Amino acid sequence: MTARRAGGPTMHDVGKLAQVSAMTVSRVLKNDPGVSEATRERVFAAVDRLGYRRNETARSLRLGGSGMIGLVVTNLANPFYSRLALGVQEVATEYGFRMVLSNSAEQADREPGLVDGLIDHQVEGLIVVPAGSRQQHLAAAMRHVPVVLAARPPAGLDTDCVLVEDFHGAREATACLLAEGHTRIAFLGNPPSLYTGAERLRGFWAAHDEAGVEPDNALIRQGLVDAATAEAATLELLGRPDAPAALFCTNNRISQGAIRALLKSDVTLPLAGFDDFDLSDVLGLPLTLVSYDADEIGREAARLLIDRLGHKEAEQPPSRRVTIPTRVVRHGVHADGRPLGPPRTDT
Amino acid sequence: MTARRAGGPTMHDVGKLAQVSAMTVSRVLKNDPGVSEATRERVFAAVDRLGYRRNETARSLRLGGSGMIGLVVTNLANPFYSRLALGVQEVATEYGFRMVLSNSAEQADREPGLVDGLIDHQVEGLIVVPAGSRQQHLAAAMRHVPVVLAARPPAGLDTDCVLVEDFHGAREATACLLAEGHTRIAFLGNPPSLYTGAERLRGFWAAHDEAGVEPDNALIRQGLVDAATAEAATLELLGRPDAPAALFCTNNRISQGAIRALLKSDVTLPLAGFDDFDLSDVLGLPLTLVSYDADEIGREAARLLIDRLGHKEAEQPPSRRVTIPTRVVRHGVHADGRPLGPPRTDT
DNA sequence: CTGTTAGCGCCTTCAA
DNA sequence: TTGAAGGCGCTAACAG
Repeated sequence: MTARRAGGPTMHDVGKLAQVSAMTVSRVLKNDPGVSEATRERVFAAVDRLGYRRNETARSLRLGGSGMIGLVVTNLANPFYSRLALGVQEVATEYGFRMVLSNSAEQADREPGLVDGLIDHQVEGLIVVPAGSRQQHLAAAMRHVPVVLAARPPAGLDTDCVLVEDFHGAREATACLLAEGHTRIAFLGNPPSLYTGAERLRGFWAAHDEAGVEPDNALIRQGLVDAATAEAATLELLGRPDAPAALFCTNNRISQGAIRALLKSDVTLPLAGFDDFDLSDVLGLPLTLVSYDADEIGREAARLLIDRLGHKEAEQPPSRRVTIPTRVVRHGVHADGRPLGPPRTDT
Repeated sequence: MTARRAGGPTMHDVGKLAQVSAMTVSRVLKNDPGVSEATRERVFAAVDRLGYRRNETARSLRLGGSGMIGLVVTNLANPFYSRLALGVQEVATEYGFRMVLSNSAEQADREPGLVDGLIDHQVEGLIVVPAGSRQQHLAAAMRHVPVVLAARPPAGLDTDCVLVEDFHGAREATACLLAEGHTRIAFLGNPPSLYTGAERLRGFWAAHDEAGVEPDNALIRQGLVDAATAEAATLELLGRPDAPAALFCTNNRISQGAIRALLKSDVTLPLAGFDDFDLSDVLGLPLTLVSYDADEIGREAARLLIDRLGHKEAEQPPSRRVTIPTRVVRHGVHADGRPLGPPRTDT
């Protein structure tokens, strides 16, 4: 149709068709009041006819702000992170930002590259769920843009973060099991190098302390990374002569692995765990789950970041830490069909 | 530290520090062979010292290619779409592209705006899971960049798409139920305006035809949009005097709603459905699920798109249609504990 | 109300 | 082996 270079029509092309300068086209598209109605209409007509779209890349080069914020998560396939991403996007959109997402696929060593890539693409800020325990690359990133951490706290970094009540939630759920008289509780956890793993173990331990019960170290398994390793660990525990009477799992994937082991073994043990998941309420197992709003982690992180973007370099607020509350949800019945004690909270 | 404008140091700043021109910095960063080793080292040192990062926005303005492809999905919280997104990202990364993700949050009327926004940000191509049945905005988008559809076919558009075997999968799963002697099968489906809904109903119907069984229209429910509506529809069906003896569900959320209804009602019916989901194998229900690789849909879509990006305008291949195979997975046992017949496929 | 000039950060082309 | 000029598409700042 129209003679155009590889990139489609430009303002210049539109202007030529509407018989005005590119500058006037720019004004019209920006809703600048100082343009006559007649001109405005001609410009819009030309835009329509050419299918013209303003080049945001050139625009942001000129204006010095890309309107994009970056999000780095470890595993988008985990509903936890996809909810978090949706929360970020919700708030980002609300404030006129676009979210660019990167997934490190559980490989901590890929994270620095992803972060750099986002910075190269001129994101104005970053929200990161740190994959590993090293965070130097984030310190480097902070030289360029503000960084907000989600789900894990900064380590040697001075920046905002959004956490869940890892310690409190784990303690409360464990206390439920203890209150029912279960004293031999196995702990199935992710690597203790992860903040969440360590905190949740701490909560598990604190509940025991408060109940005056000594946890059996022989029933503690850490370093589980997915449902499969959790299933294997559970099967091994169930086969022991001193098998546990209840289970505590530190996240949704570990709970699911443990549940698979229980159901395959046809054993019904009370299970407590972090993260609620689909169909947990109808499994017919006595479950005590620490539930929280993953979307809200994303929303809060985005709010913190965007707030920071609104302040000049000089008047940045001190780093903040926001905590998302957890609540305990109880499902299912005991093996003998007797309902569990009165739920503390329910859906 | 260094005097810098809002956007951080530029090649010019690096050059000044390394006592070369910006042009030479550009050459070094591009691995251009025509630079002396001494200069190269001075430049790298300056880059390090300033924490310099090349501005990809300016670069792509000059080079005329952003290196980004856009993906539009309807609901990232559905594992189906998050897997699809991971598949897209995997292939995109492999070919040096970056994926920019937009989520329409189930609101079809937001899709055009998202598509336009991605085009404004200079994505070089788009992969779209169309939210509604109208696709004119995609025709407009195709004036700018290639568009590949995922999970739903083009309607009045000439472009590539990646589909699953909706018809075949539904027919096969339904045939399993019929082969076991269930003739009163309820159909719980999403709106028939969606391609997948219509195709899966067609497969359901075809299996009945082939088995010489007449489906009961009174047991067909369409227009279900989520687990809650599916649960309600299932409860209603179970309460009828002529209640069904088996259920067919057209997607994971509908299956989950139906399962919740069954388990709450303490009724065990054989259930067939599209999409596998977490823990389906340990629910203890007789399930016949149509499983497929959602990642692969994303990977194929990305391959088709990137292939097209590699061809000049003149030599574009004709539009292609790729189909992702399905397989039937059977789980669980009959209500009386008797195992189901020999599985046709298994995990 | 509208146009001209200049430059955002980078890279292609040409010259030294 | 290196640098200078010019321009990708857009828009502030200043004319007119």
